[in-house]
Amino acid sequence: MTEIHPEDPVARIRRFNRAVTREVGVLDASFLGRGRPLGAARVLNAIGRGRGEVAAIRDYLGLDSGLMSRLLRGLEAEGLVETAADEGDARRRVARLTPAGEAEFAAYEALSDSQAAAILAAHPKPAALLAAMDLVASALGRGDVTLEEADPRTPAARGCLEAYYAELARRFADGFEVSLSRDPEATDMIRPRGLFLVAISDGLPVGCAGLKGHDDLVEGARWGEVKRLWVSPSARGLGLAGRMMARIEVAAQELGMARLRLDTNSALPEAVAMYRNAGWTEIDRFNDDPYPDFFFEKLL
Amino acid sequence: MTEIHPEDPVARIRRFNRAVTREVGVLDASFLGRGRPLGAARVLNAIGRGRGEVAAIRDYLGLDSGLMSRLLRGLEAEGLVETAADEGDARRRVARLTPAGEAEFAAYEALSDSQAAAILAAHPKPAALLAAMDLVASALGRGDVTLEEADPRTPAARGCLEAYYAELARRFADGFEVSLSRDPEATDMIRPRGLFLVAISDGLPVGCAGLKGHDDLVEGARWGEVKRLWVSPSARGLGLAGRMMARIEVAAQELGMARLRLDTNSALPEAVAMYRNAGWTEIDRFNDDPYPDFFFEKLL
DNA sequence: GCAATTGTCTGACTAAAGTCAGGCAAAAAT
DNA sequence: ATTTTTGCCTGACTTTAGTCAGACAATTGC
Repeated sequence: MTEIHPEDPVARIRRFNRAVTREVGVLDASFLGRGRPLGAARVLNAIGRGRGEVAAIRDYLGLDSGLMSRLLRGLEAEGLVETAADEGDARRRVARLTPAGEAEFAAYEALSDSQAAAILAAHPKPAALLAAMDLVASALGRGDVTLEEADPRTPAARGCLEAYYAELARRFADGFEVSLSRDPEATDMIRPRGLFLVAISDGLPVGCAGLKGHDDLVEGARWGEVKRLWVSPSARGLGLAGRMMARIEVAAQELGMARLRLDTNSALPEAVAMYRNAGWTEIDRFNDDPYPDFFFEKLL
Repeated sequence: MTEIHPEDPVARIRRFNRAVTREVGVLDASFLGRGRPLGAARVLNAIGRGRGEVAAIRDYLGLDSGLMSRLLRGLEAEGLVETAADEGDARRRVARLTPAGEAEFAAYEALSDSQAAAILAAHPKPAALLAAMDLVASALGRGDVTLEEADPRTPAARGCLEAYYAELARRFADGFEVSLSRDPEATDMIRPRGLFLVAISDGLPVGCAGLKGHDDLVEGARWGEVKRLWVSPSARGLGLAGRMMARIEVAAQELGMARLRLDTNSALPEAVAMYRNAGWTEIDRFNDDPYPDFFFEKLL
């Protein structure tokens, strides 16, 4: 067996790849063990996971249209799937699970869950394992983070906000308590008044940013405030903050805002540096929130 | 797309699996792109990686003996591999790469290396990524850690020892300097005087332990000292320390020792706790090393 | 209204992977 | 010395995955 010197990072990655390659067979053994070939199982799972349009499945799984058609036919013959023409465009077909298909999908899900739970239960430090998996997954799936508008009261948004508050509490010398801060009303961060973005990487929320609309005018024009900009540690360095800010700037213009402002704190030096680099100028305090000590503005 | 609540660890693992499943195809694309089917490429790589016996390859890759035979024959026809009967048991066959096979194997290795390097280069925090990959790989490949006897001067052993010294320097309030400590002679930790173990997980050294033989007798019998017991952070909690200690105890008996001793430090509470739980009893100081403040003994 | 395009399906392939039943020689057991 | 077992090989399969050319209907562009 070749030996890997600890100082050789390339070799370490390759070791990781080998471990994962071998293990993924086991991890995805849920796809096997139910007497169905991998291809059919993958299609069944894609449908169960909410992908209905045949074209979307084909694209997601990277299948040829002929093969796709045949796999679908096989699942139909088994009575697990029904297809119907898309209303609106009868060339497209939409697949749906039958009750038997739902049951089969649930069986795959249960298998997969129990395997994941077994790995977790066997590990002495599940939290560290999860954090490491998140980081690796984010690094591997780097391009796949999507930004979605969401109500800040949805679970995904709340999860991000709570992680954000927890991080502030950790990093501010005197802690952080939301109720003492100027916490924006959710409705101020929903169109048409504002906006709330959640960054999603393969289903997991990994960041958020809010745009709060204000009613008063500054120099005769509407303005907005950037709030709750946060990126999960597992997804830092991928340029997510920049992407979210860009989306917010575009949206702010759509909403008729001429000016953006934000406040932040010197205990978050990477944030301060980012604002400076992104064309924000430091201004005087514009609110009475007790926590911030840096104030920025950007004209659109 | 299903949303994953951050508090649901099972869902997070499954997300990781998906990310990895999809990516592993890419990671192992080195196996493709050279005009050879996956099966043949895997066999070629297994041989290049030092697995010679046909049975061992078959076992490692999980192949049927008929299929294995055919793949081997294909590689022979390409002039990449030669097989010969095992000396000693002419039923077994041993495969070896020809020079052309070596070149082909090297090409796979280079492809794989450059892909790994590209991932690394694209990541903002390579060290964190590597640590996370190590941890995940150790968790997934948990059963696969092998203990090997090694000369403490080999690179794998030196890597572990340096990591061990660095950790002591970090954890002792006043640092740690090997030259001030009672550093055993390498020959005292080699049979027949002693023993040095390195724990290897898929090629990466993840732990070590030494048994130093002493010449003086205690109560009329030979004794040994356990030194340099260390487990990499990425592999902690897998019970490796216990496995290494068990191996050392067996070896100590083989070497005619009736008693084991060791010293440690209260700055390493998990080590102290482990010794207590493993049947060691605290004794008085038995050496003049400046660093330890706890001394243990175990009768065999 | 007609041609071009799009989305799916079918038939006719190929390549790869895997299974199974023996065959044969070497080694081990009796 | 014989039987049995072991390790590998071969031939004759099957299944899965994947490709390609064309058929066909619905839709879009002009």
